[in-house]
This record gives sequence, structure tokens and C-alpha cells, in this order.
Amino acid sequence: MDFIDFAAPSHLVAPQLIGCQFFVNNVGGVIVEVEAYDQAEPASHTFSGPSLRNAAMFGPPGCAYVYRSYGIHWCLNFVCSPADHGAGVLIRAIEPTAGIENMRERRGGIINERLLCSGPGRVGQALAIGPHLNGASLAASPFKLLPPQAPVRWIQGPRVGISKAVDLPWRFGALDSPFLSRPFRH
DNA sequence: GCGACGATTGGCT
DNA sequence: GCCAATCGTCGCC
Repeated sequence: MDFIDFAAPSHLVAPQLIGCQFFVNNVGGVIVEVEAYDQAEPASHTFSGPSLRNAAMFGPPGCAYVYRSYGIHWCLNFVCSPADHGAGVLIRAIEPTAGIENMRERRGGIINERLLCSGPGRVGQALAIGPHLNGASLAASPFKLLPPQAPVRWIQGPRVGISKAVDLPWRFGALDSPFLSRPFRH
């Protein structure tokens, strides 16, 4: 995973992740949608400084930050920027390519491949993300992150489901991918 | 100590 | 399109 400099600002790392292959225990696929977050911006979990929950985001870059969303879902971020900066990239959607049967079972027998990993909560469930992975290095097992196999066309727009800093266009996605959690306006 | 509110999803009208 | 599910975190009394 040294083909990406995770010590860079999250909004510069985010588009580089589009098209990358990502696996947890060899289950996963192509990253098609992400969002960047930064301590300087009020929609981020790190806006109010370090806490027990967001500690991993203030740790070394290139690690995972896992949090519970709405008391129900586990969501995965890649920590960015120098340690103590409090920034990261939320993985919002993946095009499934490996371990599809495994993902189907975890997702409750869902048949439509488009619905397996199209949303941060769905990615967490399909890849079996949990608190045991919070703070773990993306360079080691069970993670595997590989560069894009082909040139990537990406698009950016407003982030989803937030009420602050709504004008920041920090959601990034693969152009016209059918596996996005929702389409981009263009 | 208490209460409001999510970086969401799935089911129902 | 609307709303319940579900619970940890954080702000405020």
C-alpha cells in the first residue's frame, strides 16, 4: 500500500483510493466511493479534538478507524495526514469482486450484487468490519490494498448524511459506477 | 446525570 | 417519500 501517501491531507488521498482494490481476509473488491473528513471542518468526528472514540484518527496514518453508526452499523475509515491531525477517508461503496458468496451470507442472503457494498454500513457488514479492527494497520493482515488495475475517472460532490459543512465537495466516486450508494449530479 | 442526535439502512405507505 | 430501529457519544444542566 506504499503507492499511496496516507500522510497527505484526506481530500487529496480520497480520490487516489477510487479504483483501488481492497480486501479483508481476501473478501472485497474495487473501491468506488469515499468521503474525506478533517479536524478543521465541523462534519468530522475529530472536530472537537481527541476522544476515546476517535483516538485512531489521531494515530498514525495508514491505519483503520472503525466507528458505530446510529447504534447499528460499523463503518470503516482510512486514517490520513500526519499523526495528531485527526483526518481520514470513509469507505462508502465497493464493487464486489472476491468472496461474493461470503458477503451474501453476511448481508442476509441479499441477491442483488449492487446492494452488497453500496453504502458505508453495508461495506462494514459485507467485509465483517468490527471494533477489533479499530487502529489496525492497512499494510498488514487481514487487510490488502492494491493499486488500480486501469486508469480511473472520478467525480466529486457534496457529502451524504451530514448537516454541517454541507458545501464541501468531499465525496468522491468512480464515474457512472452502478455500485455507488447514490448517483452524482453531473 | 440526562437527553438529543447522528458520516445509515430497510421496510412500508 | 417517510419512519422506526438502536445505542454510544457529547453537550449541557
